[in-house]
Amino acid sequence: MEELASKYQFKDIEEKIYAFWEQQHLFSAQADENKKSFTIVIPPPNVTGILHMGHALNNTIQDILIRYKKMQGFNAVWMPGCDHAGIATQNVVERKIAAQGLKRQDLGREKFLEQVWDWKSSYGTTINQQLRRLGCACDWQRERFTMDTEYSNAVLEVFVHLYNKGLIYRGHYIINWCPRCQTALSDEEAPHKEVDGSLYFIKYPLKSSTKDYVVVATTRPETMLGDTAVAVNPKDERYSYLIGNFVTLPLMDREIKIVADDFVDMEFGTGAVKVTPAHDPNDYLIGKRHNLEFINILNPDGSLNKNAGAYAQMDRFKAREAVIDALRQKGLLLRVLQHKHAVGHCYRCGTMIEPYYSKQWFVKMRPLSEPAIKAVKDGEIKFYPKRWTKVYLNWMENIQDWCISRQIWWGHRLPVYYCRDCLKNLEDSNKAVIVSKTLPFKCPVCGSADIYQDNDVLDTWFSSWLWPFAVFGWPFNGDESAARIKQQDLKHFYPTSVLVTAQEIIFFWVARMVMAGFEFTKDIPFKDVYIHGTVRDDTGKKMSKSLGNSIDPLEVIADYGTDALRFSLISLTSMGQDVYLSKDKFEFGRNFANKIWNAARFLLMRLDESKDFSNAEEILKHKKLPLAEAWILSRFYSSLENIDKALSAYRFNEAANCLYEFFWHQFCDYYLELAKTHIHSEDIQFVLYFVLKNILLVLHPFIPFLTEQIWQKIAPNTGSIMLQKWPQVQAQAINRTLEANMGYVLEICTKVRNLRSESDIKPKQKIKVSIFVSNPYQSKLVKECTEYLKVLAKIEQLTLLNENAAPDQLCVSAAMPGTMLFMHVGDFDLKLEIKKNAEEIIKMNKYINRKSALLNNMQFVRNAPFEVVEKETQDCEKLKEKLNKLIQRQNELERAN
RNA sequence: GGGCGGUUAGCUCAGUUGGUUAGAGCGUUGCGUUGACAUCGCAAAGGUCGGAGGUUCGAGCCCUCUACCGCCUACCA
Repeated sequence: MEELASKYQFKDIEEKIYAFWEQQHLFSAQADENKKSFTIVIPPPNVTGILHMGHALNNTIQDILIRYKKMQGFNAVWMPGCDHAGIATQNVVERKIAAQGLKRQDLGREKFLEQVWDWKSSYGTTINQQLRRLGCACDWQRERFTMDTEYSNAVLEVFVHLYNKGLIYRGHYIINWCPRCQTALSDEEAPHKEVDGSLYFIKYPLKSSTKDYVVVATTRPETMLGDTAVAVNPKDERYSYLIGNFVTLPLMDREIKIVADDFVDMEFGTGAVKVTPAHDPNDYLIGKRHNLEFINILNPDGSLNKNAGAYAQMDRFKAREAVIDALRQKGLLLRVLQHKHAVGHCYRCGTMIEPYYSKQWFVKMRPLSEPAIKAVKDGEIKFYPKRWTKVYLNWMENIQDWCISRQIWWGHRLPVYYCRDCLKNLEDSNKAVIVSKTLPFKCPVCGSADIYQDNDVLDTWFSSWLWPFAVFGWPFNGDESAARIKQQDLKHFYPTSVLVTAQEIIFFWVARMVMAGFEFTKDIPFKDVYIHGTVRDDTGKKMSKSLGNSIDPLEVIADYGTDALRFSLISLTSMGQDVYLSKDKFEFGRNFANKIWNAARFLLMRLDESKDFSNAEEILKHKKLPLAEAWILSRFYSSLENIDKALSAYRFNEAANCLYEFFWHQFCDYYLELAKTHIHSEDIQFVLYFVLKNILLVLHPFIPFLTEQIWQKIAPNTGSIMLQKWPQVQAQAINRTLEANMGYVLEICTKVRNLRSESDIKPKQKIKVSIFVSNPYQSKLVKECTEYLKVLAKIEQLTLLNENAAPDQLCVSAAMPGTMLFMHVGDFDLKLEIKKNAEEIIKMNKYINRKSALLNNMQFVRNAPFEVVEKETQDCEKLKEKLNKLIQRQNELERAN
């Protein structure tokens, strides 16, 4: 056989194997009515994205599922693709042209978009290459992009549909405005962050008096320039006499009314609130209720506009200082308190957002949410772990309308047109709106051809929420035969099986997909939602590029190998818990991969090449196997059973740990060592081959590259490991008694080694051992164990004596109840033996006392299930026998001493 | 303010319906290697499961309260 390196060399090999898979089209699937489908759509990474640990975890999980299901015979497909990521991508390209001193406005819309597309085609899909490095079995021939013509068509279709249904509307509202990106954002895109601010108390002089004033408290004093009222609670007796009166707005010398509104909290601040309807969501509502003037004081870039009088053109934060200075000089600033409060920040650039009154497009969400709530409540869609159900429902049940228009260029432009003539002639500008998938020739109202398209584009998530069905070509316009194939695809692969994603996009994406699924396909988009944890650094901070605490998966792949990265990640991820990473944790996976490599290497050297192993399974089925062989097969199948169970419940770490335990500690540590003593026996050869082959199959979804590589060596001419069948649990091969007994033997083995270690007896030095049993009922069991021990004796350099040759031999308590293990006394120091024995007696006494107390507790005996009581009683008896033996032995030893 | 998660060996974490000598990996200590693997083997030491109370014959696992850490959510200016 060929010489293999003693260390697993993963470099270069992984890429070659991936190329082989791709060339063989092993990742692709076609609709086939005779097969059961298993579908995953990838959470489309941003085109600007580069692979980070979150992706690595997310995609490893998906890949495991896809490979597992494929081997199980499902028609499995994993749909890959990228999201155009409107704001994020635009920002990247803006930064790029800024290096040449250009702004997007300098280029104009068309030229700028050309640049974005150029950027996209040269760098945009880097992440797809990186997913290949991760081993992802994506069906790349089905790759989609949210700005593809076909996909864009779906987006427009959806907009028109919802508009016609009355679920999309345009209106003036307070929205979240990012002054840096200069666009509106949805509520989800402006997460609140706690900031240290100040609460300023400002005097607003009463119009009616030169001395009297009302004090208001605010965290954003510059907004006072746009104040159009002061509000107090109608129940607040302190202010009731002022309601309906006027104050003079300082710095602006504007008279503004004092109104009464229930919203005002009497306890907070002074109980009087300045009202800025155009720059605060609550004030907006107060403004509406009291018919106040809406004064916008901000430019889109966050500087103040001409409505701010002397402060026009000043940046908002500069203006804040200037306003405070001016107030202080006028003696109108009463005091300033430190104040922590939560402020929205742009999720793309981190800039503090401004509530901003403007005309935007919205989706009415309430009607869409109803079936989405029902589906989750009825269990049609299940979350793993369950607790996310509540989070989802809570958001869904309190859903707000969704602001979908963005004032950027990169994205799906709204299919909204305006007739200039109608805008001029009609009072209601909404009547001049034409919503159409294509540019209308003429205005349906007045027939004018003077028509222009809305400049805004749609929120990125307005395309992402269609992903699970739009990737299959929905709504099937265009070429008829192509459409038919796509329809078949959708029918076969949709609803998808499981969505694997992170917690932070439940609202952005998961919830909205459910709504879109029902609205446009009348069906759920997926059955299960698996929410994995967030990847954090070892201090608990979320890993992110901006914090500089991220570990680059590609670097880990370079240093440890992809398989190591994947296996380590998966082992660390228990259901939905966050993953704390540091680089050294990847040694775990690397060591395991190396162990697999070396075990395989050993077997490749020792398996008889002249044998035909191809039907090992059949041969073994009909054989009465020696105990150790039967044991390892039993262990294999019971492990497989647990792995299947774990995988079907999305308990990936459990599956991984099962594999690790079986492969390393059962197969390598024990079975291989036992097998070495009879390595040329036919039975053992077949068993070794069989276990290696099958464990490779089970390892494959987790450790795809290494398993493929070994597979090609041990089963040449069978094609890729990806094409093999997942092993079936053979229930008849599982023998729990056998496993338990072998467990005792292995514990006895540990005891022997322990004694050797403590008495400094070299592993190669022969010692004599006998098994002694006091309880005749146990003798059959012991006899069996002696059989095991004979195998063990070979590797442990033991000489087994007759079972009752007890006297002058060292006694050790063994795992099996009622069983004693003796070693020949000549091998040991007598004092050590006495000490050892004494320790054992103490321990035994402790156990017995505990058990006796339990059994003397009548309430236990009365209330506990019969089996439990029975078991405890037996255990106690056995312990007592053992103790007696120990005491007897101790007496003998002491006499001899 | 509301909600959620965590608190188990020196470190990082498992622990599936409560059953009675609580597990793993890393680290530590001792021993070991002329051929599968030092990215290795063998053995050992080390937790009473954040704190308090409760339910139960029995609780790391259920309930209540509490402390600390983290996350999400919210219109207190």
